[in-house]
Amino acid sequence: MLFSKSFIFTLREDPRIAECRSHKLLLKGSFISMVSSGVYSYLPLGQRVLNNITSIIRNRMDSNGAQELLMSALQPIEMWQKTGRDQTLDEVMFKFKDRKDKDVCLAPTHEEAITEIVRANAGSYKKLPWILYQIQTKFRDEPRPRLGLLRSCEFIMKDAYSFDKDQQGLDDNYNKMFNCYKEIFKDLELGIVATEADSGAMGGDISHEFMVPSEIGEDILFCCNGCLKYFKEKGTCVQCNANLEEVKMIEVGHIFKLGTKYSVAQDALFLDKNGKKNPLIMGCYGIGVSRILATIAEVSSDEKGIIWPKNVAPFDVTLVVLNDSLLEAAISLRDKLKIQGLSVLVDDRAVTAGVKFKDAYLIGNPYILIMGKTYLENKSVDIEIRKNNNKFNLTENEVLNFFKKEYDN
RNA sequence: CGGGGCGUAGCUCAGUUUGGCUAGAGUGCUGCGUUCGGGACGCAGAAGUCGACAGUUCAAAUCUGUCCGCCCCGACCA
Repeated sequence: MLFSKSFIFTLREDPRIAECRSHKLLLKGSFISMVSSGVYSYLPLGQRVLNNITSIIRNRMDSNGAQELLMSALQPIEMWQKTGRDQTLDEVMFKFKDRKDKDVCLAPTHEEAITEIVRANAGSYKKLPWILYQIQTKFRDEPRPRLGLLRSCEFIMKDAYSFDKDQQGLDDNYNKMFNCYKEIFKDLELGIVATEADSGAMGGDISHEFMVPSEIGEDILFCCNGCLKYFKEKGTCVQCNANLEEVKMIEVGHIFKLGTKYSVAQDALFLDKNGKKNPLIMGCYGIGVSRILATIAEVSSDEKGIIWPKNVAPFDVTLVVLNDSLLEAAISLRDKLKIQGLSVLVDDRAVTAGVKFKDAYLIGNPYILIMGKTYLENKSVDIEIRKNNNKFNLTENEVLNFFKKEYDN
């Protein structure tokens, strides 16, 4: 991608409407644009990051045997009456009437919808278990949307739902998803804390939350000064008796053992070995995809801009071209990197060097290559690593070898 | 929904207290020229429903009222 032709419009100053770091940086770097409070569009840079996040999630979910589907956002309210959640979730639902005067809503979550689908297709225990998942937009009429993408009215979520014939099956799937989440957050390079949590309006007995420590988090955990374990309640550490310190956390994932709440309410039954009807035993497993985008920008950034992890960055490399006569050489290097599977943003704009460096830091691709003086002198390229500011001077071949090693696995 | 703050050019803001020339600056954008390894400079140019509506006045960005929108704190948060 040539920067001069791209739909990237960075701002020089912090947008006034943004208070927290992620919101500021995402707007400033033109990753997102605001439509209204709690509603955002994703611009090309933001969409590239989202695509990377969702592909990490897809890979891990698929390799754990989950099957992706897509459900409707528009739903008849009757679907919600069976479980009574038309009442309990009334305040956050966007509800309206269609032209036939029928009550409908924009789905704030999809347990009812998935249960309806499975009800219509469940038959024999022989096909079980299933883990079905969706990556799509959900709608909640938040009383106070805030912090940009961290609490918005329209947001992207990955939700998975497991269906089992017995408790043992649920326990196995729950553990499988728990481990799957650890893999996902490792791929995303997000340091997470997993804790047992309340199930809230979801129902069911056991649940775990996946949280990222951050000053702007809306949840609170207590961290032990001694063994660094996290606890839900304040008390002295049961492990080492040391003091606990309050830490704010951003919730990025939540998994639940739902049991039969939905399957009983909606008649989602299967036939067991003896030909007897039983309610399916369910679990559900959510990850806030757009919230993760913001969380990474929040916790992996500095005064200069965002520092995207390798797997998530909009491009692998920003190639800063500091002399018009080098554009051809830059394109040729870009093509060689492309063959190695790397994506490159070539900054070919007719602006001064300082502007290009500032934007490279702001946009936050993990590697910055600089072609200028040294290339004219001896065909060497400077490379700067965004996350630790390390700088080297390399020949073109060394650059290619460097990236071969960096992206080996 | 309670408390606080804000709304003037794409973006960041001045001007509002004390009403008064054709509504300003910086930045961004367009053109020309000089610069060219860390947000350079000169000249020329385009860009505004001063959030909206109503009122007071000879005169309103400025005063009054109502409404709308945005941000923060609280309540709420699968």
